[in-house]
Amino acid sequence: MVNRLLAALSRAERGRLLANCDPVDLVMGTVLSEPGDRVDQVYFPIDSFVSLLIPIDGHPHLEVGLIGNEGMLGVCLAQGLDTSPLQGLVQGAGPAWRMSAADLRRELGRTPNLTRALNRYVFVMLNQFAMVAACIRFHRVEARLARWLLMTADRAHADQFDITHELLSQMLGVRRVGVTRAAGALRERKLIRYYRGHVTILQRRGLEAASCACYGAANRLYENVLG
Amino acid sequence: MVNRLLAALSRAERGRLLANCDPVDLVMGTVLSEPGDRVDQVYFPIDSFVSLLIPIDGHPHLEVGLIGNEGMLGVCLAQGLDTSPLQGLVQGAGPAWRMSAADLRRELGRTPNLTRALNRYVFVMLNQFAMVAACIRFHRVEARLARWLLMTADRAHADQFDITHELLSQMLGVRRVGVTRAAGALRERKLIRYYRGHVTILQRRGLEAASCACYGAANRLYENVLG
DNA sequence: CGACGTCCGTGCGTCACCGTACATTCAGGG
DNA sequence: CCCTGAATGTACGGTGACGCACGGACGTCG
Repeated sequence: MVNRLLAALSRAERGRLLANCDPVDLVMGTVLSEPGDRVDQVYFPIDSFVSLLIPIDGHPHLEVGLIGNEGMLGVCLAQGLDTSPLQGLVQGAGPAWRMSAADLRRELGRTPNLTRALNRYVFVMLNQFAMVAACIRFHRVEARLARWLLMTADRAHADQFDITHELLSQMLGVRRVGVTRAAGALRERKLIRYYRGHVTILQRRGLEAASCACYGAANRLYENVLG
Repeated sequence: MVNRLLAALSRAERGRLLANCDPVDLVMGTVLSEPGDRVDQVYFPIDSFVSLLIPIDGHPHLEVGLIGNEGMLGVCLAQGLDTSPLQGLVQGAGPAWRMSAADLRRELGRTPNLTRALNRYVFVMLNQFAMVAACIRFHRVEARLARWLLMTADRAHADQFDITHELLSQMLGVRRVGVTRAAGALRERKLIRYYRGHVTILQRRGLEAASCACYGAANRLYENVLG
């Protein structure tokens, strides 16, 4: 499995880009970009994934996006900006390609297909963000939790992964206790299992039914625009 | 006052673009783009402004963005897509420039500065959306209402404009009664006045104090990136 | 001038989630 | 083997917003 943004390029283009990339292993919990800091590196996740968090008042950060092998961390560079108000936090450990900001800028100049792919990806993020806003507003914690677990499993390419209630509560913008309640309800229904920071999805279908329509909507958006 | 995206271009570039534009008067309540429909026209508001709404379940649409003379409706075209899942609704009547999708695509090809400006504008929207998500989640109705009134007044270039509680409730994603309560509180404090669909801002400073920090944050973002 | 529709105000019971506090269970290290 | 800290579970009062219903004020139009 490779990064799908890169996979969309021609063999020659991809080769040239990868020649400028370093293979890195992202470590869970690492902060790859801090709000307001210069973006010096971009990352193309392969089997890893990264949360986009927005700081808000005193609250721990709220997740507004998730970047897996369908995307890239650092799109602001493609838009001509070298800082972003969002934080990039490694949620799933694993391999990724890393490229310097300078290299990316140079390659953007001579690889129209890369620009095109990133533009389409930004479109997806834009609409994803809008959807997340509505989802956060109208959907119950349990449904949002189910969606988060599904989207994360998709990006981890596995039906189990590491995440604590505490971290989940920050992602979803609710209390830790709220996550415990919701997760307990999903476990009661035999949809998931978890134990001390490790979650396993038992019934994908059931979990999809328990999640809000945003999960399907997001997937359709990805397929239509990037597929 | 002219559209600021166009104002950022050189005189020659702007002239060429405007030659392809029609001056139109946007009428309050008009739906300029429906989710999923082809985007045939883009709009550069001058004294008008347009709400970006996202449909969500059965609920009336929720506002995720506001486009005034600092932006353009139809950015998806600049990203290579010809449809968008968002609805564009005229919130403030007034003049705007209209351009056909085909013309825009052609001009994008030969006006790098336009592409640059739109890319930066998309960056602003992206972060605006993220902020809105957090704002909707964490801030009280009264503060969000104050922010909405301020941002709208800015885009209307006036301290009064037409809006009913009913419409506001849809923008903010709350009950009509919730708006009545919040607006009543602001009126009690002599910050605003309203009567049958017409709102007047009495004390700008006080309203800013009553609004959430998102108002200031949004303005700073605009200034830093587009200013 | 009467009828109707729009717009705004109020009241009431309900509910999801909040803030806080405390208990329990388990893993790993000294 | 105990101690500590992380992870999870439970309890309780508080609250902001919800859904619904109703009432009143005002403008418009026949």
